[in-house]
Amino acid sequence: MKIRVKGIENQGARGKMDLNERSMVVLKSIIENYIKISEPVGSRTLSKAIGFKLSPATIRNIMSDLAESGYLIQTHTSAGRVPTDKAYRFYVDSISKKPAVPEQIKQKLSPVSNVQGTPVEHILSKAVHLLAELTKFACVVSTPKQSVSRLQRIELIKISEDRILVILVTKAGVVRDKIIFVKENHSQEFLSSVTSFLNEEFKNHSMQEIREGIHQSIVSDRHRYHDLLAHAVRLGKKAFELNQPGEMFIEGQMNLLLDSHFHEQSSVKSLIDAFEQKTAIMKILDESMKNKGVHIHIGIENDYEHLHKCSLITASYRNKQNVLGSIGVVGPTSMDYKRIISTVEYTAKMLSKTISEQSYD
Amino acid sequence: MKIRVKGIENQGARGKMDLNERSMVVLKSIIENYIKISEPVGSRTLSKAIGFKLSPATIRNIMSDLAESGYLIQTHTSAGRVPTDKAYRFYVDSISKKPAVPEQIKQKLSPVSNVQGTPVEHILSKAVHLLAELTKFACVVSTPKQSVSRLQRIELIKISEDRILVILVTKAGVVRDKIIFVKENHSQEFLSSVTSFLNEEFKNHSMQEIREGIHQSIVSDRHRYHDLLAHAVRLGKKAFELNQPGEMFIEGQMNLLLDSHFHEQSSVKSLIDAFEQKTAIMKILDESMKNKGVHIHIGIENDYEHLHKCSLITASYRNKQNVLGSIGVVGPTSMDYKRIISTVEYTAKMLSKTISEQSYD
DNA sequence: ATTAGCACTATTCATTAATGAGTGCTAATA
DNA sequence: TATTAGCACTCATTAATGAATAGTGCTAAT
Repeated sequence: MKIRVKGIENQGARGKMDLNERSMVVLKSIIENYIKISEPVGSRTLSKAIGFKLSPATIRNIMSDLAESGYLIQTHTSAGRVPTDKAYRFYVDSISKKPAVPEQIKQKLSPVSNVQGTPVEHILSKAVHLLAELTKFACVVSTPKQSVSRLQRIELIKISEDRILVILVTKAGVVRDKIIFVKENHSQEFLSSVTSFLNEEFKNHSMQEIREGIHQSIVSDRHRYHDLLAHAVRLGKKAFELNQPGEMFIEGQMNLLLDSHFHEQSSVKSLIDAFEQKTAIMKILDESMKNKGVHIHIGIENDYEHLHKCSLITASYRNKQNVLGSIGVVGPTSMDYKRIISTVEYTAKMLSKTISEQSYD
Repeated sequence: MKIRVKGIENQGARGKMDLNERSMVVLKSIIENYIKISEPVGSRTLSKAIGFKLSPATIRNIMSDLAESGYLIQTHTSAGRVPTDKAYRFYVDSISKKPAVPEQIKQKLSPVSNVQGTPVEHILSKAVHLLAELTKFACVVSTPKQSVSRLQRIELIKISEDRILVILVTKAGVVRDKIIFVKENHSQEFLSSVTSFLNEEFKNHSMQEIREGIHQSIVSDRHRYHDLLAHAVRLGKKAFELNQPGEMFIEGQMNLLLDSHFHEQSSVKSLIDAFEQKTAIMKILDESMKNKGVHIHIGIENDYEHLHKCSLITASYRNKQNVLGSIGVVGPTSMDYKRIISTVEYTAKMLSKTISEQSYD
């Protein structure tokens, strides 16, 4: 064992875990280099990168320490060092000021706000498409959660003798349609009364509330709507039943193949699986709705094993009232975090803005 | 030049172009072998495959002829032979009786009919997902063309002072929504009159007809609806404006990566492009709506260069009244045509059945 | 504390040789 | 006359070898 500054001393209040100032500089430099070049970085290269302020030999010592603390690994004895997930976590946490979003990116994302008046799904798919184009990774976006959004309007339209078209418009501007089958042949007039009753009763309530409270609410009003009662309960229940398990749009999966990291490793298959059964990614998106800001999941931090070689950057989008869903990027752990983070954040912001403008709050 | 049966003689009425009976058997066998094994097939292998009825030497002669006629190629001098696109075309054309769809496949596709009552888009996405799972290739489906489908019902719903939600329900059971912005603050009552006017006037007309004829039709009726006229024209025009450029769902792109053919070649990049700018595939799907039955595009037959290494198998789906869209498989030229063709055909049939049942004709 | 120098290690790349699958041609055969 | 056996030849694939290279770790000098 050598006697060497292990970084545990001399770090002060600002210190990052067990790293001293100099180690941190070196580590960041390694990470940035690796992100750019995608190849193990050696002491000589690094010495050059930081302007020869430290000799390769010194850097080797530091690197050795960093490797010992789990920030770097070597693929083999005589190879340069590669950052670990722990290193990326450190790096991401150490980003204090996010870089401004380049004008170029802003411009490329501007079409998102040009699709107003179209269904929310279109806006989402436009956004996720552009995000994939910009980041060159796979991107995902979850459609607005039905349960949290509040009712703006419901319509019941008679389609045929035994079918009624239910249209739910939420405050978020999302329109959901659904056909329900009924045994009785209701007249359109009757449906209209049920419609206006349901609207009066439930406007501004969240879908969840409505589903939970529909029976009580109607029953308590029984004196006013006695003839409607039985049917309204029945229709209402059916109409508000959750039928959408929560969808997700994916774009740019293929981009990942061009990325050298996935190409060489056999992790391609893992990714295929991950996208195949979307549940894992969906879960991460859902999770991301719980807190504000950008969320970052680096490699092994992901619960789902197939995502261990990936990082996910997600951010939620919302209207004025509610968080609706989230949008994110799935890429290699060695992605350019600064750029991706700010791009995702900006995209989410644009999305929120556009959707808010056509919300009804 | 050898004096050898070139197959031009001795073929009779049933003959396939310049091939005699025996060459055809050999060719088919080569193709089927290659489809299964994905490796150049040599004379020895083939002799075995057809039960040693012909010696390797004889087969070599035949193969040589087939190569000369453009049905086979060699990747290099001492390699086995590989079928060309011309060979696949011959093979496909020579399939007389399609194999029955295996029970197993029928069963796996049965969920398609279990999603009745959900929006058509859900049915489509379910179908394309299952098809991808079954075929292990990339699958696509186009959403129903708006223009050909006929109006079942239109609803105008006042959402806010300057916004009206337009809902179009087509006979096919497709629901489209769209928000239009207006300057005047119309009352809901007024909208209701416009609504019932538009419904009366245009029910059962195709969207195309409506868009083309909306002005004339209303003008000719001016005496009855003079007060509605100006606004109805305005609203109607906006409402029926085509806003959907025709969408397409894609599933299982990743499957193609696992296929040995795409893995080895650098054609991956081509495919990425093909799926990126979906227009080419969309065009093929559109084309496929014009005629009944299964359509097959083999490799170089595709106009779009990026698809030269692929074959597409497509079939249209419909309701009782109209052809609505098509569904298809994108795979390597060496796919198992018999299986894929019958699977696509069956899927399209299921789709048609399910959608017809919730159409309003 | 830093660095220069050197021995050491592992990858990568090009070269070579051995192997094997498959063909084409020719001569023998049924 | 059509088929087949036999053989020389070609080319891809594989493994083995060695040179070049990039990088480390350690030690001794600064």
